[in-house]
Amino acid sequence: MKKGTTKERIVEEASRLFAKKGYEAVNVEAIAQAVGIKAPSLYKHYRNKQELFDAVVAEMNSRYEETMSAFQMDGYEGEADAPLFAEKTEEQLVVIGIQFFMFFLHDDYASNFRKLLTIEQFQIPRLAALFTQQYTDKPLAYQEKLFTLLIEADVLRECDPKIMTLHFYSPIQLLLTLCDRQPEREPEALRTLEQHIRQFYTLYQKGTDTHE
Amino acid sequence: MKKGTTKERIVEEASRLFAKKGYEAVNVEAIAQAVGIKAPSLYKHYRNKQELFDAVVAEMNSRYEETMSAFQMDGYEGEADAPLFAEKTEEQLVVIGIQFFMFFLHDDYASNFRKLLTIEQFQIPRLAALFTQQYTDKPLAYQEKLFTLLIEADVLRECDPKIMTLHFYSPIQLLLTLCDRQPEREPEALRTLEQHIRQFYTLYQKGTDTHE
DNA sequence: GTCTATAAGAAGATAGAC
DNA sequence: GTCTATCTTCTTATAGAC
Repeated sequence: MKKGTTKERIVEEASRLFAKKGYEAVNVEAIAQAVGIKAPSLYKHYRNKQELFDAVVAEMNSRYEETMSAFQMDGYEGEADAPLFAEKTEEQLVVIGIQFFMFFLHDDYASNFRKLLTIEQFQIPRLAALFTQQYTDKPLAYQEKLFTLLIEADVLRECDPKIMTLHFYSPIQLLLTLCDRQPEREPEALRTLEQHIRQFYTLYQKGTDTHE
Repeated sequence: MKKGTTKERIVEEASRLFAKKGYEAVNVEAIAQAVGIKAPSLYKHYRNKQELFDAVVAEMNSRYEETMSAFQMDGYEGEADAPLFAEKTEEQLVVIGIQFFMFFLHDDYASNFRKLLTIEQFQIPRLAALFTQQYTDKPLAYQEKLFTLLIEADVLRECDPKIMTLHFYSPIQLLLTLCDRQPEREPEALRTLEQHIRQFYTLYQKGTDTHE
């Protein structure tokens, strides 16, 4: 017996399996076996496979939101951090970018949630919306606030902060999904990530400006 | 009866279904029904479901490569186009970016191939590698050649062309996958796409340069 | 709450007539 | 090459003992 109640362990193992193989390819017996019980016992905790799947999505989303809160990426206003960035902005961006990248790549729940949404996004419209919200809209909204502050603080050049944010975030997302697919390319992705952030900063830093 | 041999029609309908629902969720009867035959008849054309799936992937990849050839994005060297870009580079980039985007978003085979690889990438290592090759490595390699020429032609600033290419391409990929998930956001994505390319050009254009 | 036994149905695949 | 009939296996889910 491992830690947690059986019901918790079921969600945990189901999360791993659904994220790896998708809803259809996972059978209830495999989940039960991973937990160490027989399939019929599982029906004492969840009425059916679909309800278990819904519980998995709810649990993953809940954990993901907690994580985002820890990263201050949910409703974060960001005013407090701006002064920190006035100096050494480039190094700060590199550190933040790599930390963000490494955490989301290697955290089990974040990784499984991302894979599950990737696999099932075209099946269930609700998951498509959830995917966009959690992996596009929210991160972009958070970063945009930060960059807007850095523009106001004259650290970054004046331009559309929404696009600036897209330029910062989308390469990170591309590299993250690359590593999800092919973990063996992580070292290369990390090097590219750092180069990306440094070149991003060079392009967007204030002072050595263009007009336009 | 629609056009094409039965065998061709089977791959065609199977492509649509596999791309929409994934391998496991599609049953052979559904494919047969879409073609207008009974399931057992299908086994006269393909030995089993897996062989049909392999044929679908092969066919999609083949068509995709033809498409890329048409876009001169496979082994394209690009020397011929560089002069065109010396003038009106920004507008050219916008037109090319939007054309590329619209084609790959709406072309049935390109769209289905992308969705299929997205759904099945974690199941079959070969598909993961194929996904990266077709939707990351190849487009980046193609664009990098073009941008390298534009740097040499003093149209774009001197910097790492690999990262410059990543900055151009990754927002396009993000917006493309966004529209795959939520087609209703296409108008917004198109506006963002154009803004992205214009801001990309502003950042990278030569002349109004920084030192670094 | 867990088990064994089992129902009920779905899905892949084959046999053989036409 | 397409059909109907059928086989076999897998899978979800339930019944009921412990």
